[in-house]
Amino acid sequence: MECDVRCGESLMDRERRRPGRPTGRQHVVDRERVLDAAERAIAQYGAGVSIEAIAREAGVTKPIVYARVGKRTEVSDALAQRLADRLMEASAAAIGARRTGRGQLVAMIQSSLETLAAHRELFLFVTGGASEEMPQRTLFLAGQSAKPMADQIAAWRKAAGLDPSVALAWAYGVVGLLNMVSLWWITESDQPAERVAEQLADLLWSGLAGITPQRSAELRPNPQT
Amino acid sequence: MECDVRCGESLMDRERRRPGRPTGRQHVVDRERVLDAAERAIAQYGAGVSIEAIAREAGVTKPIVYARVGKRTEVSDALAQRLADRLMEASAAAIGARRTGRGQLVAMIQSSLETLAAHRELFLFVTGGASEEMPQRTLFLAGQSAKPMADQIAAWRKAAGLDPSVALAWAYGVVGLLNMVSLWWITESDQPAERVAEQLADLLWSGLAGITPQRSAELRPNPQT
DNA sequence: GCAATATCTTACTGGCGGTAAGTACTATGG
DNA sequence: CCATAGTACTTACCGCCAGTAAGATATTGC
Repeated sequence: MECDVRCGESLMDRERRRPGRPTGRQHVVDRERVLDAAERAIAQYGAGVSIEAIAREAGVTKPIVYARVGKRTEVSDALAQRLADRLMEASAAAIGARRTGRGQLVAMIQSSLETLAAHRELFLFVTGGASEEMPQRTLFLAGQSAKPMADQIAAWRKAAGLDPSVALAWAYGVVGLLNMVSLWWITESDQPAERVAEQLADLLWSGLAGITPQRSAELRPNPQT
Repeated sequence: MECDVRCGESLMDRERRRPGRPTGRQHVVDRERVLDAAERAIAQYGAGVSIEAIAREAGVTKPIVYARVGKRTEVSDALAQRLADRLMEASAAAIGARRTGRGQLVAMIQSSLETLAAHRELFLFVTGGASEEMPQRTLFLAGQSAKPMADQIAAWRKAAGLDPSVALAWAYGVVGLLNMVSLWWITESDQPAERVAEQLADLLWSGLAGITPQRSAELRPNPQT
């Protein structure tokens, strides 16, 4: 039958297609596999990938992508979730042994930079998505990282006897700062991540007032790109 | 002649169309008018406006938009330039009399928030633009504000006897922070701009270390949105 | 074996960005 | 005064892609 041929083509060789009345079985290509494929396709073709390319990469056709995940923005949201998780995970691991607040901050920033650089196109796909509903989407995405961070900040502030109501604004601010600096660093800076992380930590930890000793001064100054 | 009718339709009533060999005259609808129309169309239809809608608003047809300004990204860039100018202007005006560094910072932040809120959809159009080449575009746009700011920061730091090489990273960070917080504030916060500006100034001026007296503590704490 | 049902694909629609070719009009040269 | 050259603008089109509807195919229950 010709299906043998077509199945081989479209589903690659990962276990013959299994249509027909279900026995409670999972889909041949489930949501996670589609998202995996989406990541690969994005890495390969850039942030402007077509849905069809994603489907091809998954070894299925477009409607399957819509059935498993949804429209483009929903693909983007799902991948944003993955990316946020990876950022959290990487940060947690990097912070690890660090003791001082500032040391933790540097570790967090540096791991964020490196994680985003490692998933450059994914980062661009997720942040550069689609028009029109961008406000909701960007905020939702940023909130993914910002809300946990706000809790953390509020806790610290409370423990220090300071007003915790600044937490949310600060958290969104830090997320935005990291976003933009990551974009800049990935695209046109060639300084090592550690150095940029130190610089940002100077800003975030000690502030613009700049009355505290500058740790970045310990590093050899470099011309900017 | 039927042209009388068509001219009236397409060019509205702003001075009959003037085709034919030019006598050095300007275009009937010049670049600035197209950009004005683009702003109006964006304000009306949101960040997802079609080029055709912009053309209609200008009283011309699509190719004219392409002839005067260029493709969608170029429209976006031109409007970004306008917005950046307005931000600068508003900041300069707001800073005005302020004396202290921190006071200037608060004024700058607050005026940015208010300016962006006043041009909400334009802000979203400019930042939410198009896919694929987003990196270059976002950075170009951010750089518009970040580079002058970097010069300022470098000057301040040098004057204070501190390492100025942090300037670029800091500037992009501050721009990103303002971007994100503006988006958040415009979309889902109902706190007054002044309060948010104070909070951010706390972060940027004194840093996360939080060992300096907190001015925001002087304001009555509110539940976050 | 036959019907019911889940699964995947082919094939299509609508809309938009961008462009090429055509039309209407004015000034200048003979 | 007429033809020609040259410009301003429009109509009409192409290609592309997101999203969907209808059709084909295989598997299970009875």
